Amino acid sequence: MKLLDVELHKALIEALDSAQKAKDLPSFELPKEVTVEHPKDQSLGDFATPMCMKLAGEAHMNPLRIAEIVVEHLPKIPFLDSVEVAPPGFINFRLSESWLTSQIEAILDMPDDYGKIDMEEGQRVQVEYVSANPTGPLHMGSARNAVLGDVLASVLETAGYDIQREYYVNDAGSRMRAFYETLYARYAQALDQDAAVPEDGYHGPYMVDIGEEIAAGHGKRFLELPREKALKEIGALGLEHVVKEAREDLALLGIEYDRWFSEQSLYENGQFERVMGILQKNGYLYEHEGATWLKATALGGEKDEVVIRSDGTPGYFASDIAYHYNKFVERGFDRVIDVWGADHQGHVPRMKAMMKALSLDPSRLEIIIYQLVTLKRGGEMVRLSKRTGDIVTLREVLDEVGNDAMRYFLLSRSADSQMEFDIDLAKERSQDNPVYYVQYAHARICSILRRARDVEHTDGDVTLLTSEPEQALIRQMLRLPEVVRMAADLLAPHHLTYYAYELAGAFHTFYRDCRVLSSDPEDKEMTKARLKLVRACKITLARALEIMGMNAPERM
RNA sequence: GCCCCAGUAGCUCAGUGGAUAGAGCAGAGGUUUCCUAAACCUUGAGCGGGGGUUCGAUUCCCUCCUGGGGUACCA
Repeated sequence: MKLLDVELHKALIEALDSAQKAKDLPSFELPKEVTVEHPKDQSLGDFATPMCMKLAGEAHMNPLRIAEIVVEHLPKIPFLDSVEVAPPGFINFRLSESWLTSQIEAILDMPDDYGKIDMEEGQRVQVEYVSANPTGPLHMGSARNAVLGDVLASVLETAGYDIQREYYVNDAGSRMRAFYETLYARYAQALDQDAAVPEDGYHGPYMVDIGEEIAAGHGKRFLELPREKALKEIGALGLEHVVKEAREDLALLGIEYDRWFSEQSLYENGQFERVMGILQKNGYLYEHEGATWLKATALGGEKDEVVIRSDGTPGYFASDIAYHYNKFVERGFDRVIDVWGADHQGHVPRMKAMMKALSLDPSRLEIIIYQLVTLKRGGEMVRLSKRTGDIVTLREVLDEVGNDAMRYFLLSRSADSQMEFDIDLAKERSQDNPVYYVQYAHARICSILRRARDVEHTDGDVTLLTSEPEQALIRQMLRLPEVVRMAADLLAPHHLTYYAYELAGAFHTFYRDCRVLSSDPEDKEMTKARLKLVRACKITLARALEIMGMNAPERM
């Protein structure tokens, strides 16, 4: 589907060019970007550009006069009804009623694809999200990451990118060692052995459960093995358990990944060494106090970074370097988007430095930092920590609040703003969630369509739909592709929630003012036309909900 | 100290340098012989403070204040 503002943009540039060639405007460099927006006050028109005010300085002319000249040179634009100049120099565009109503048919022709656009067709983009350490159940902190990443991936897919969804399993490194040791202790305790959970281990009760599960399944077998060997085997079981649970929790949230990527796998087949070799060759590694460092300061980083510790083990940054080399070079993604919590914000500069060290364009790696969710329970702040075991799991909240409400709530704020999640309030009030307002509109339409099952309306005449609520509804429906583009451009999927809400609002208003089904034979034509309208509206609502990963219920 | 994010209505939050800054919730009042009242309609109040850039600033820059996060050979 064509985006109207893009068409207008093109037409405006053409008009400027033509006016200059005709010497109606003095010569100055044509702007590359022209703002085309919806005026706040809809009575002014459907689109507007303040372009002429910007050009006034360069052209040494009154903006109003420039606007008049531009309008004279504007090519014929088929979907427009009028083009007006307004002080102090706006150009306002109004869509034609017949074009507007004709779009209903266009939407009806693409029930599964409405909203799709072709921003960068075929560009391969990876979205990596959640990637929580596999040392325990997913908690509410990861829920925001999950929803943000998942909807962002859908938005980009809808915008025409070739998307891969990935979960990075941090199954290597020192935190895993602490996890394994904790699990070993819990396993031994389950068999009445004396064992202590290490100080920096994981003290949550879920570790007791996994320990018991392993004891029940494998008996004393691991106690008889040498400690290192037992740790390795128990660790593998624990890891499998935790990853399986994460997979199940995310599936309940409606998230399916294309790939679960193991950190450990980076250390197989010489991959890691190859990447280190490149850094070495590029001259960005040096030894200091027994450790190997990356010269990040030479690449715009804030300070140099340890890659391999003085005990010879690679740090997590080392994995990240190898991992991103794998993404860009071995798997060939054009762009990679990582979704991280604000507690990782300090890593961004070193990641950019790493890209440069690998001779990769840093702009190909985009890192979305979302502000942390602060959890409250009964008005009290809850601090989350897997190490101390004080966690609110994603699962427990999801079970109470439900998928759609959870997604809507977590999605409806921009990533940059902190959000407060009062668990008790969310459970209590989940039926007040705006998502139900949107779904209710869909269910209402389904109800109308059920009753109208036998009404043949393929010949409905959409040009009859000229009343204010009808036109307003169509205008809202037509915004979906624009919203997809904006959300994709800004990597800001929260716009979808507001859009869906406004669309539902336009429907509810229409529903009050315009009766669809009527037994009066005189209203027959209007009924047929409105049935088309509500079917197209149903498609639009369902598509918006689908992109957000929410259900579009037939009944409520 | 330094770095990142935020400060918009009583509360939770939208707001791509443009025209009169918007929703929801909470408060007040109203709407159902008729397609789902999980709906609709009416109603008050606001851009943290101070500078600057601009024809125009909630939006960009500087500074101060407040809140959150970061600042490890943890991840």
